[in-house]
Amino acid sequence: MSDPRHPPKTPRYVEIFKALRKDIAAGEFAVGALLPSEASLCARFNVSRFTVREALRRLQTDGMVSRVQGAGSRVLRDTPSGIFVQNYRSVSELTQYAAETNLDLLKVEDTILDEDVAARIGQNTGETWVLLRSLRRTPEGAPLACVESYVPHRFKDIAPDLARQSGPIYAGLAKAAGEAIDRVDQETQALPAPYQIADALGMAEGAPVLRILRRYASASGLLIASFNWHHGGDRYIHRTRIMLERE
Amino acid sequence: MSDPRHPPKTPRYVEIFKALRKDIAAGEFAVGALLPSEASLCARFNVSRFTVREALRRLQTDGMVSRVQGAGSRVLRDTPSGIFVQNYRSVSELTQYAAETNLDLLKVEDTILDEDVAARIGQNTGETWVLLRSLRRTPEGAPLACVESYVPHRFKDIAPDLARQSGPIYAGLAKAAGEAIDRVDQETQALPAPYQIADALGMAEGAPVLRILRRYASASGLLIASFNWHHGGDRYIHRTRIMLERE
DNA sequence: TCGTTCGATTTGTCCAGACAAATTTACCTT
DNA sequence: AAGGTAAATTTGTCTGGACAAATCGAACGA
Repeated sequence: MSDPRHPPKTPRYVEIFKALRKDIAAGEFAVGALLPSEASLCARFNVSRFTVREALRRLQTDGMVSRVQGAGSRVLRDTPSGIFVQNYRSVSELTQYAAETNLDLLKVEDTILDEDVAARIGQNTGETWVLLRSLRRTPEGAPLACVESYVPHRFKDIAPDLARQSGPIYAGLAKAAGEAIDRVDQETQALPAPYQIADALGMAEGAPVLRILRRYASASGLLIASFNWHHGGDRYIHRTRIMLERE
Repeated sequence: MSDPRHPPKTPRYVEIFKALRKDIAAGEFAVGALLPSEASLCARFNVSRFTVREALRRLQTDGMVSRVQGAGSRVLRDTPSGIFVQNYRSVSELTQYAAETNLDLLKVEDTILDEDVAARIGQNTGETWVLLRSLRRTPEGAPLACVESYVPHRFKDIAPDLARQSGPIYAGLAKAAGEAIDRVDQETQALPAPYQIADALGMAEGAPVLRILRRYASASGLLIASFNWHHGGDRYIHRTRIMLERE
């Protein structure tokens, strides 16, 4: 998207945010200790208070710093806090989420729909689809979720775009649905974790997980079905199977 | 905590945030439409751009508005977006969370520890504790979680304070632990939902849920054990059983 | 010893302005 | 009609300043 010869300039407050995060991780500012005051950080980085506060706000959002009026900013953790698990209730939400995060492509491969999945989402068993496995990150690089997307094989040539951008296909979907799509039903099952899921979540194979199937529909029929696998811990898998109706 | 004769002044940007949210909910600004530009909002509310941007930032955080440089602010939803589910990995995090949210007391009653719970958290079966059921909300009023806290009976007289403030007891705990506490272990079980949980979550009794037990310990021994019940949907129950070591 | 008062420190709120960067619109050219 | 360019619009980044509100600690007094 952005011209590699003119890499996007990172804002000053992001640099400061990263510098402070690095200092915290390195033990420069210990957990439980106070950070330097905003004023002294202004002096150290030679920026205005606005810029420092914007950086501190990010540390706070990541759960690494607590800020109390009159008392200062205290280091809570030396790594970003637990992963947020959010449920998306409309394509708009999913689009927004995609627009605000990054996606690193881990794997692209052909796959054959198994019986269970095909039956649940109304496709034919044995169809060849494309599997994209990627890692979704915040703009700051913190891992958010492992995403496995199934795309009809005819869209295979746009896979690299999907990997780099990920926004367009959701945006296209949203536009195709005229934003008039919403969840119609949801189904939860408690299952022992399949080995792929267990591996991605870093848990023992067969440990209990929940699998939630959601079907989103528009006036013209089924548009998206997504599987979310998760346990109660810190990590989370969001498996999205994307289906496009013929236009 | 705050003198009722001098109610805490709400910041201007919160008022503007609420006003805009109300307008959106009322259909004044339709989903999919553009909001007025920051400049015109400044004129309408007679405030600086900083204040308007702070209000818009909140709308964005709630998932109601998308903001794109050069293109304007667009309404994504007319209600706040899905509930966040976050896992707390230290008392500090829980304290931070408690400090940033409000708690409405729904119920206070004596209760007797059942065998299962008592065994897991290392207390005696049959002990009488106090059960507080409350609803945790964001500062803006959006429901976050249903919380059931078990408190030793000798703390019953501070229950009203717990209900209104909720911060102090967590803060006290954190201070007692010298901030040097962290999670030591976690255990997940898949269970059919007990009727109280099913009722609170609005699901069928016996539907699959996960129950996660976390034990937090300090150098001086067990301090907190918490049960989190949840399914994969939008709602979430955080049951915290609080135990205080003799000081 | 305990509680109070007061001042210093620190973050929260808010203003007015400036320029950058991205998008949209209008217009012009072909 | 199509495409490309420039201007207008809109949000992003950032400065410098001001005062308010909350906290903390030291000095003080009962």
